[in-house]
Amino acid sequence: MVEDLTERKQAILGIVVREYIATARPVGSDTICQRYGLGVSAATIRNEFAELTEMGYLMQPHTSAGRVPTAKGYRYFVEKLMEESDLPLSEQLMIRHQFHQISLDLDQWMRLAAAVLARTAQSASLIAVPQARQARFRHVELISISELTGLMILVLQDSSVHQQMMVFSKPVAQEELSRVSNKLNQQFANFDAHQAQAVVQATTYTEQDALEAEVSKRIVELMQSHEAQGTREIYRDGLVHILRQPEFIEIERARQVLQVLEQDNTLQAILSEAQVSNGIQVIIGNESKWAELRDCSLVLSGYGLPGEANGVLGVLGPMRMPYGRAVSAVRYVASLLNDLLHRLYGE
Amino acid sequence: MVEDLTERKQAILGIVVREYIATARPVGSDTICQRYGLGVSAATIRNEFAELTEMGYLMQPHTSAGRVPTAKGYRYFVEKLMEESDLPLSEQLMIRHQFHQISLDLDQWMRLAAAVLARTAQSASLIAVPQARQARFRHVELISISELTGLMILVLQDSSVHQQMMVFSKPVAQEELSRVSNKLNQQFANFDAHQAQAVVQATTYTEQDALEAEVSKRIVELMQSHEAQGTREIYRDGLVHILRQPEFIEIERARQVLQVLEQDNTLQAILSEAQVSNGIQVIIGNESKWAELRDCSLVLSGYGLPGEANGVLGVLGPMRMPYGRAVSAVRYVASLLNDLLHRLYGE
DNA sequence: CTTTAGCACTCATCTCTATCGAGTGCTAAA
DNA sequence: TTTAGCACTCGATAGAGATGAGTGCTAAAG
Repeated sequence: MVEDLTERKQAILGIVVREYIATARPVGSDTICQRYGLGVSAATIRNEFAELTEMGYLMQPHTSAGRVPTAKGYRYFVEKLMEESDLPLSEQLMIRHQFHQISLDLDQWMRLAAAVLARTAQSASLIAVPQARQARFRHVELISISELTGLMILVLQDSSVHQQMMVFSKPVAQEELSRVSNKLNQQFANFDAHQAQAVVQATTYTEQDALEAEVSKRIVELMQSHEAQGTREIYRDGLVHILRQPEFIEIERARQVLQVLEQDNTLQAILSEAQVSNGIQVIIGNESKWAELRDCSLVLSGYGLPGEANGVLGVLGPMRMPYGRAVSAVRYVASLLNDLLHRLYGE
Repeated sequence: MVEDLTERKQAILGIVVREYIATARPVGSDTICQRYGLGVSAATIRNEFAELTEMGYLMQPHTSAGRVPTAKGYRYFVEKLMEESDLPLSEQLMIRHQFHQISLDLDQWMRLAAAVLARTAQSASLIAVPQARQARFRHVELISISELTGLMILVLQDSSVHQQMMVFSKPVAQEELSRVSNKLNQQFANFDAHQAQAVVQATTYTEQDALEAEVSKRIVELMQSHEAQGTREIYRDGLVHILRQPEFIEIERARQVLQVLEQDNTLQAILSEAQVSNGIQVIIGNESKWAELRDCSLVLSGYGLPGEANGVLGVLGPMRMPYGRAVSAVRYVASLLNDLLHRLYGE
């Protein structure tokens, strides 16, 4: 997919991309000549421009403007030209320090990670919590709230905690709740959603077992919905950065993007489509199948415990995104979360 | 604070406010004459304009433009002129129906409520979860994740569920965890943060009790932080509506507001300042002490179980907000949540 | 004292025009 | 293949009217 370009074309394309990312205005042949001595004249650059435009790497907004990279141009840049550096060590340390200052709470980690990512990449950040592909029962707890209501807390193997209120048809005491939860804890131990469902279907509940039946049903439902796409919680931050980008001065575009960012389900679909199994994935403009993101780029990475609980995180910004920095930021935060998760859940 | 105005001044002010809210453009004397027959000429209206301007209810953007309500004008409108209607019954039913379709889960309720509020009031919505002023212990559960890690789940009297990971310095079995949690459940039963802390301070833990000591400490910490302001989770929705408002075509303003809306802690401060104990509170423009919201209005309402768990919800939009509709929407959603919460937690 | 017609005045907005200049594409020579 | 030269394009910027909505004031009428 990525052809070969002559050395000089590469150099020129690289300059255009970098310059455009930095200044947000079309890059002219003179600019390149003066600011970057390439040893050739502006006319030569223009000839190259013409060819690069022909080949689809560059485009010009109007007949008499400089050149701007196309999605294909950015793609070539990301693939071949971009120098990938790590985040500066000082920054790494600062971030790591922040993580060690907060308590061992997944929710807090996610918030912090989203904030850090947004700040570091100066764009909107997205994080989908790591989640096992298969739900596996670990523990259930029933807590009496009032005579007629109770709280069910379900913990799955991936340490996700699910809670749900229950309304009873007749008064139920805490002892009864404890009895049922104890029983179910043994019955469902380590079961996946299928197994649990099988048990429920195989059991004939008498009228006395109404509570047990209800709780079992709820557990199976929760496990199934946990396995379904579209239920992962998503953390976001840095939406304001979007509005700072000159490509979004026309409010209408900004609104489109913000709309996507605000809607949980679209975002879930986008993130779960990402093929982030191995390392970082960059999605540039129209490469995405979502029309609303035609002007945007995504830098995504998977993280979590391979095979056990996979999460996705990344940043979203205009196509004119500082890819180098974004990639380093995303990679660092992903590896940091990997560390933290491993320390907690890994053996 | 709210003076009396002559009938005619009231009528004129009302027209200006309504017309400006509807059209977003300054209202001229002719417009009023033609569109609303008041039986007087434009010149008379102009005289009244002049006085209303003098009194601070109206202002003009430029010397030769129509009039626009000031914050004081809106205030008068909200206080005296606005006809408060309930939400149309069909809408009420639709909303209620949506709530009954989802499961009994506070998180889901909050999400839905935020979505409904945003859609109904066509503006950004905010919801702070109901939370007891005093944390009161209800239940703790310790679940082994691996040999060296565990999950602590703490349930408080207001049914809030808090989780935290724990890392042990030496392997701990589930039996030991259960033993400790059982003990603490008895020891802390119904205690508030102070009492729990007192117990912890009064106890001398031997080396064998390291786990118990650690867990107790964590519980006290969690309870204290639960009582502190600034830890309430906030649900938001409809941020895009902000960008639809003509007052925010200049991106810079939109960014300021979005910044506030995105930052949890500022928002928490704003919401917790609101005096929403009894009914609806409308904060108009500069009445708010937050400079960033000088151009915005808030319509807030308290909800929850009085004295037990108080939440705040409301909408945020430009000063030029359809107050009538916003108030009805906020009031309806608040009462709906009250119903739901009562049914669950009330006796 | 209040209302109103009349009128001059203000000022944002729109349109038209001219100018500017960055940047191009092409041609012909090196 | 490279480069100097040059005409050309076209967006951006600025100024000049023209427009018109809306005002404030005055003086007369009710």
